[in-house]
Amino acid sequence: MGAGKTVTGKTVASPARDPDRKVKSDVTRQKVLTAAARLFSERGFAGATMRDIAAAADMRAGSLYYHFPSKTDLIEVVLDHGVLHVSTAVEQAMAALPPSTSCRARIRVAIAAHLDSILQNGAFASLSRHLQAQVPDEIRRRHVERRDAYSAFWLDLLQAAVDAGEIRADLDIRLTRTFLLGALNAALDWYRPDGKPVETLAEEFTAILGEGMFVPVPPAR
Amino acid sequence: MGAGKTVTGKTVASPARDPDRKVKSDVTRQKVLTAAARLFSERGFAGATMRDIAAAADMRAGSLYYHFPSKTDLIEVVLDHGVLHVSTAVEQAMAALPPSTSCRARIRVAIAAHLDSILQNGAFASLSRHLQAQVPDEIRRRHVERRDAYSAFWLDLLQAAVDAGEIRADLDIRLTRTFLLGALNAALDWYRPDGKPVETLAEEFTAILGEGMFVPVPPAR
DNA sequence: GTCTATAAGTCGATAGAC
DNA sequence: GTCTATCGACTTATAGAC
Repeated sequence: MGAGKTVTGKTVASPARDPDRKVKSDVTRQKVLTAAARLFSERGFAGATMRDIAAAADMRAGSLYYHFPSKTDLIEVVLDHGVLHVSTAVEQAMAALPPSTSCRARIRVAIAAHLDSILQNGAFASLSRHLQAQVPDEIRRRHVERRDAYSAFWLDLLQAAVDAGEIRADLDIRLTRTFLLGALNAALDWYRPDGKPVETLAEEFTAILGEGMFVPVPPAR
Repeated sequence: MGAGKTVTGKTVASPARDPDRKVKSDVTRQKVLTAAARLFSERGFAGATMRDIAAAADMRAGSLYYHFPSKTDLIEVVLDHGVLHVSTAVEQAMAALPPSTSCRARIRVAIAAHLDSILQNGAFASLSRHLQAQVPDEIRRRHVERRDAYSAFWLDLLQAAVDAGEIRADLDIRLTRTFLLGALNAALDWYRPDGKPVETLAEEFTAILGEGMFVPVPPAR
């Protein structure tokens, strides 16, 4: 697993020989990223200091600059790590489905995968929501591009369902997509691990979104 | 209008005499609050400096301390101003409905009022979502209490609909409430004034949430 | 790779003139 | 009520020892 994985930021040439080379550096790097994700999401971009982040990763502030050239570069990597994790998880869940799977079922699976991924990786995922606006302009611009790519996947998924006649054709699917993702991501703000398991949550979300909360009234005939 | 309105924070005794007294101070105070809301939501709590906020209100940093004892006090007022505005707007919209109004219609109206209020007051409203986590512990604790009070209104509204048989009884209404508010508040992240008018948005949101996005399948009979 | 020490700048907040 | 001037603490980032 992950033997030749490309970590955002540094471009690693090839993992060909020496299976254990430069692993030590990557372990530290990952520890810094995890600490940074937590502190950025708790205190904001300006509020989380390099000293805080270093301390949370058992280091001193100066040492961070061996791994990341600046605070700005650090948060860009953390930010992208978040969307990358979610989109990868959802893509894999979709790829595992048999080709004959209905659009309804695909949407159910995508909701569950998205929810599972963001809740399991809370700090990284919530960054994009909570302090996307706080980072320098260029960082934000690039991040939004990467986010939009994932968002496009959902639009395709919903459009396919409309074409298959499984979603009501009178809906604005762009709006539906935004509404759906907004509702799912909001779970980051309130979900606590001691509550319902994520699978249950995904089922109930799909039920509300799919069938609606009102009791159906038969079209007066 | 608003002659005797109670501004959060300072307790104003009575507006009895002198209709123009101490109005000058309140105008400045309001200008500071508006500037602070915008900058806090753009840059976070730590990222928006007192110098920035003062400049946006055409003042110098030192002058802010005549109106607010500290940066912490300032953001608490801004934060509360946000939820107060929304809950007031929704309460008024509900109060204007005839007593015979169905639960469905009440929910529709509440959604429209909530959406209208947060979108018209974006900077104030988004604070609670985006940097609630960045403020000192005690400020956050107090703010969450005020937020919960508004949230309780929605639970009552949904519960009444269940009792009236207008919402499917198999739903977890606490979860439904959270889901609904999450989806509505997410509009703060993407809504642009040049898009659909808020009324249209509210109708489509209610349609998705109320009737669901899937085309109904008749229960195989 | 990580440390210490420090440069150069900014922060919140206060004091006192006007 | 708003200003200027300033204090002390804290910030990102760098330099060089180990």
